[in-house]
Amino acid sequence: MAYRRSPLMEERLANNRDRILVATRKLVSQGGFREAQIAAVAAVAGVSTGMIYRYFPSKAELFVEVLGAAVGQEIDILTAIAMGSGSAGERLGSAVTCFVRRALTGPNLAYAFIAEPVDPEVDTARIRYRKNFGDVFKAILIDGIEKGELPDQDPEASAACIVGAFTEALVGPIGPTTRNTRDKERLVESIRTFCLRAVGGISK
Amino acid sequence: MAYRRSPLMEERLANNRDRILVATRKLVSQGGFREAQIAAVAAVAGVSTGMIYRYFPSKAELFVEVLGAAVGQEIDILTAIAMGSGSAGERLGSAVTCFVRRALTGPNLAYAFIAEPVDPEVDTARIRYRKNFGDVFKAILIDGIEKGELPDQDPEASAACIVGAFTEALVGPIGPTTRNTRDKERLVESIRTFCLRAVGGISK
DNA sequence: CAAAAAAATGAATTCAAATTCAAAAAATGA
DNA sequence: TCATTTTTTGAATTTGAATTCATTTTTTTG
Repeated sequence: MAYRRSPLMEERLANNRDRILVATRKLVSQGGFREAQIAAVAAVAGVSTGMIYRYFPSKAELFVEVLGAAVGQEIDILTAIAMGSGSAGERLGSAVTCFVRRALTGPNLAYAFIAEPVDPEVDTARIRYRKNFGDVFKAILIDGIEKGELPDQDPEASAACIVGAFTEALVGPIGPTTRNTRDKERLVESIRTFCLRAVGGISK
Repeated sequence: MAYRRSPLMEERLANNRDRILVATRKLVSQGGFREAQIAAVAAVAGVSTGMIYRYFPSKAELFVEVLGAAVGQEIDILTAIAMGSGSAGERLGSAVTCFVRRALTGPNLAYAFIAEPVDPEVDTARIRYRKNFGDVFKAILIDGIEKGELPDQDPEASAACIVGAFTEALVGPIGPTTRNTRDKERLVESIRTFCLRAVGGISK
């Protein structure tokens, strides 16, 4: 018996894993998945390329985990809004507004999530994560329909439509262009109104 | 002076080009861009791989042309509806319905257009084509707003939202799953209602 | 028909980035 | 300290499909 992982080592391992994740996220948010090549990730994380394969079975899985963490954070925020107080319409409006604003703030990460070409394995995960977003909206819709605040509709389809709507409306704007605050807020408001009306949350 | 293209040769060349395009389209509609590898396209078209490079500078440009042709056809159909008679709401509803129905009929081509991972060059074209779709809807919206049939709104943003909405609502359904007609029509109706309400084209 | 030009072929090459793995370095416990 | 095991390294390998190009075939015209 000549070797047993010490707590110190244990910590270092966890640290390495984390450094790799952080480095990947940083690169993705700067230049998309495109720029987050294994060699680049290794360089930023300060480890060798081989190291990365000690912690992640493949680049795709690394990406999926990074995407998942980023998405998880957003979902948490949206879920808090969804379960908060206010009418279904109000909560829906807040959730959309919140997501769109955040996406416009960190454009590249949003682009990576929404539109960047990726290999099929990552793409499959992306579709799943989009579905997760949809579920948050679906919950609000079901609640609103039950309480009679919203007209009857297929909450599944409407939720998908909402996710698609703000997503697409963001694709152009989240390119490398820098937009001023006024334009951004106008866009946010346009998308919010669109989604609210769409589900019958605005009378007019 | 020892060679001049005869009309017959001219025709054969055009024919080859066309065969390649048709073969590509066929493969894409069967198994997406993924399956439309140069070797496969050549085999289906009954030519050598080298031939393809005589007619198209690269695989990406071949794909862009195929995508463009497919999109062009859809755009023509939608444009006809957009310029037809009826209120803005009616035309919008018809256009959405028409597109969604067609996408559900030729699922793989729709998937390739909407969601399949592709290389950046093709993706750039895809975004441009989506914008073209948006323009059709934008025209209807502007018309409706001018005539007072629709409430004031940013037609650019709303058009993007519409394209995104039906697109996303289709991503799940256009997978390899076979759906029955009733489900399909229900989905079509859900999306139509969503989009119509969204732009204020339905009072309730 | 023969020479010249173009078109077509498909095996060989290319390419770029992911992945591997033999060797080196570091950590552990006796 | 030393033998053993784990961790780390990064240059070399792999991969798999796109692309090329020397060769062959076909077409054209005198």
